[in-house]
Amino acid sequence: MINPVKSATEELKKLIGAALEKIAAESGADASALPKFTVEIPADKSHGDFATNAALASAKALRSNPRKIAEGITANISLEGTSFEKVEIAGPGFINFFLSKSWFGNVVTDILNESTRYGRTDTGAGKKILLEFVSANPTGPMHVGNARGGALGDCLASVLDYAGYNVCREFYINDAGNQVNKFGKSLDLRYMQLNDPANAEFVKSFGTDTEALCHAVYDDTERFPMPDDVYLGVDIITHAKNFTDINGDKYYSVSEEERRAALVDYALPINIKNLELDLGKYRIIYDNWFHESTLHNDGSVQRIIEKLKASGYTYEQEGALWFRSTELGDDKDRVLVRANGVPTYFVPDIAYHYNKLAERNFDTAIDILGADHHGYIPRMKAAMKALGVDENRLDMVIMQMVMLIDKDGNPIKLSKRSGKAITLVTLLEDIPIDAARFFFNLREANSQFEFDLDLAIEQSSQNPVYYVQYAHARICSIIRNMRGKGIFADESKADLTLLTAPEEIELIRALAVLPNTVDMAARDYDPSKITRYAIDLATLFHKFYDKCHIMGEAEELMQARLMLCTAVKTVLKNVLDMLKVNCPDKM
RNA sequence: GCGCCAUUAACUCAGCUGGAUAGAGUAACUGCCUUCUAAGCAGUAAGCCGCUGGUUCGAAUCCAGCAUGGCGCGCCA
Repeated sequence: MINPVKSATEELKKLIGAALEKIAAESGADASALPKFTVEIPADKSHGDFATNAALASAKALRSNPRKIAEGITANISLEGTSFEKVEIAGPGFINFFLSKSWFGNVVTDILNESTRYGRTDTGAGKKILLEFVSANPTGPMHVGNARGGALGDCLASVLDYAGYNVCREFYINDAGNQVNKFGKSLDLRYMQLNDPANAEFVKSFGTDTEALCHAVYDDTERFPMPDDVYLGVDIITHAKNFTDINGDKYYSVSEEERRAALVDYALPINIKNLELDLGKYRIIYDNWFHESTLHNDGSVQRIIEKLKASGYTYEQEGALWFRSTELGDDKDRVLVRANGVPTYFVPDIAYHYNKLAERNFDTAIDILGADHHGYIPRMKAAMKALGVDENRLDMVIMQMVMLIDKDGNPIKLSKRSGKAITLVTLLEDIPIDAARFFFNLREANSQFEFDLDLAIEQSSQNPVYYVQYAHARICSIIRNMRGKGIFADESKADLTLLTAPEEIELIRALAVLPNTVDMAARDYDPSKITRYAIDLATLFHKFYDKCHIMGEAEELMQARLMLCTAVKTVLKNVLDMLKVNCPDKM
């Protein structure tokens, strides 16, 4: 794995560390008492390619002033044979290092050699991560929040993969419990309405136009009243109608229990299939779809209750079984089994996480959660602790809500009752997939963002994603034009030391930083660092393009710039691949 | 009331986990297409980094308190 910045940083740390030890020894100070120092890339380019605060940080331990220490350090460092060609002391005692020309040239050749592998690191060391995201309820269509969660989760999985982790993308299907009961009840009510003899004429008047009928039923709350505790969406009516088309009214007179079961057995698999299809259109392919029902069927839920009881962290009160989570860092105790004997949702969830970490042995499990579920973190960690699983192996990424606003800045209500809820599907009909995936990863998960839906649709052509794609298309165009004139890449004729224009140096620096950026994005579970990297790189390329010509330059320079362009093209491609965003050759 | 998260340019956001003169993109204004894609580039203007203290060589960054906003605090999921 090639990481030019990391190699240079480590090289520098060794040089500085050795010099410091020498100074400490000479002055009789204790070398082990020296504090840690940092090596970083300064914001201001005039401060060199790398800077260290070693002299400032060690001032106390060495009982000397920083500038003097800095002089000592530089006097004890020989740059010969290193990646650096110049060192200087600046400000209160910073030491600035300047990379040699050959280092920049090597970055370009390294990238061309590494090709599609460039950007990958081995930081994760193959550790197994289970990343669960979206996990929308299969009782209805996905909404805008799922669009963000999907883009975030899928790109995070890619980032972790690039950082050397072994990632499994998983969708947890809540196909059991109260949600499903409510789903059955909703379907049942609609089925009964549609098959009520009193409504026969009305239903018949729509003929085969199911969609019109469903909307008419939806709007006619007088004729088709619905209680509060059921799903009201049109999709429920559509299921009931389609079920009726297949089975007629033969379930009209059977027991409610039998009818509900039949309706759920019919509609739930369809919904699950649709989730898979819709997410697939969004370029999200899961490695595994985990059914909650399996945890009930194979006894896991019951076993978890026994395990928790055995842990000693449970007690009974008012007929219910409680989890003493307060003692494990939660702010209150939680009910595990209700007085009526039915476990709360919490128990299968514990069983699920236990399954991930203790039974399937993932090193780490990551959940992407909506901010409204943040209170769930301490209780799940508490449960893992009680079960003897290291709670640090469970990580939660909190994703703030997406607030849709209209042109006037008024929030668009996502009420299901209004029937105007914006689904993931309709959103993706309006916004190109590339733009949506990129857009939703422009900001950190934990920043809530409002977005103007009208603007997102209207301005899709000025979305940053096009800016990045344009850079790639431009490079492809250059290469095409050169080929058209019979000019081909020939590395043996290139002289990379000619790449000295500020635009070229900046561009190479940005190329070099990709593996570090991947590591940081993985460390912070933050794919937005990658989208911003892509934008930064595109910016630097556009600047380079404006300033530096390729065709028409002397052979050695032309070939060197062509290599640089190819390296940029490679990196843009790798980065957009990571985000699963298209990378067009022409725009 | 308690907890979590936020607060940086007119707007949307970065700021590499404590470093040097706080940065981008939008929007506004001004330039640049007879040579590789103007979906581009260059420039101008715009800041009490929410407020007040503390920690130290050094704070947008760490700590405490306060203010404002969002979200949670069910034998719902």
